[in-house]
Amino acid sequence: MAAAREHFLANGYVGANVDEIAAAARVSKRTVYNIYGGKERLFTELLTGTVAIAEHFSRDAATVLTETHDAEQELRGVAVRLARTVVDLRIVRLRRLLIGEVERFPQLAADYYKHAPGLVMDTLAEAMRHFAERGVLDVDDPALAAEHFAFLVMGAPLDRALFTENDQLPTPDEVESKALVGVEVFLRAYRRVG
Amino acid sequence: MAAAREHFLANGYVGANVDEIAAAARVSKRTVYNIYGGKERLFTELLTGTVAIAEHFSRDAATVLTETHDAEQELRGVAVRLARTVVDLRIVRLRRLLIGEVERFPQLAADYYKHAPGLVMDTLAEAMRHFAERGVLDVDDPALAAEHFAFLVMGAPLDRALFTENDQLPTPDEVESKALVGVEVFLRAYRRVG
DNA sequence: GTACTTCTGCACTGAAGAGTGCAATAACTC
DNA sequence: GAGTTATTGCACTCTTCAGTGCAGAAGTAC
Repeated sequence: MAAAREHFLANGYVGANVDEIAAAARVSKRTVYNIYGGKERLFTELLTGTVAIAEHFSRDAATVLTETHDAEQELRGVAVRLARTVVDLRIVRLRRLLIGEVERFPQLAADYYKHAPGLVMDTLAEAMRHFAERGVLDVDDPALAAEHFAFLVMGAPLDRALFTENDQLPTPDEVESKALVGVEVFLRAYRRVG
Repeated sequence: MAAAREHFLANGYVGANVDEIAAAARVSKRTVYNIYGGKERLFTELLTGTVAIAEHFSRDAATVLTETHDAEQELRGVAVRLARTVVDLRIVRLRRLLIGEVERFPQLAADYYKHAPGLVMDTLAEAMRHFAERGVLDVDDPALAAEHFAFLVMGAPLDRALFTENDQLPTPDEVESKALVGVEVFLRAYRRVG
């Protein structure tokens, strides 16, 4: 239910109001209860579904073509996609909601973390391993290199966006250009020399 | 009021309950209203004070002795202090609360971000500038180098901690050792060569 | 059409919880 | 002690809100 998403994202679990959600969905409150059984079930089912969407999003963003001829250019491409993802308002608000409800719904936050950022990290780690094998990068620990790549590229805006009002988020362009600088720093540290 | 802090941190603004806060503080609810005037004022005054504490915390964590003989060792020291800060439960919970309430209290989140992480970044940027002047590091943009340092050192645990149940946070030791690896990566990218 | 299921409107309950009024009490000041 | 101020207990109002019951309307199947 898209109406529920908006209300939960805006007001949190306790602050959201089932009457308003039903009204926004132009459905009777009774129907909401017939279908979902209660506020908590509505919340968890909604979030589970939304996490699945975020998972697809992450899969797209983190895809790395490891067989490309120009690994460095490929990394720049991933960086740009990650940069755009990280200031996507839908993602930012989902993250805020899950973080705010960690103590009430720890399982939801854990699922999200495993399936969305976790997927990005796994994909990147796999790419790091490939590039190391091909002699492009000098990587000991692919998982750690993936973290370094990801946080050089999007760490600062990722963190900042969580604390920033929706209408003052950085623009994708700003984040992209910082992300590309991040890639260069990553390559300075990890490029195979000699 | 320490009792209010615990309740707001655990339940969020809407979820916290003034009767319970008063009871926990062993004070009558009437006194709470006499002193603070209302739930919202209690919340904002509490958070403002807590942000000030976080600011001191950040100041300590990010202090860099720029005149030391061994800049690299100094950076490792800062990294360890930042690593400890980032998984400090008080800080993590404060961040979660502010993030969860961004849409309701954007000003509080903005103040926190400016005074705590912002202070860390400013301090680090200043240090980067010094080390660049002394020819230790090769830094174009001190602020950006500071971001890269900070997120290489603590980016991953900073993000992860937000989504992790309180009793499953990474231990300071784990974070410290990752932080030290992060410093080495930073130095590989930024160390002045030749 | 008829039978069956689903949805709706709406009134309702019950509980939680913010905030108030006030008289009694305690604590502090001198 | 007298006077002043802060604190308390408690009953109370008012609002919000999750969740229910039910009878009727609307849709679906055949």
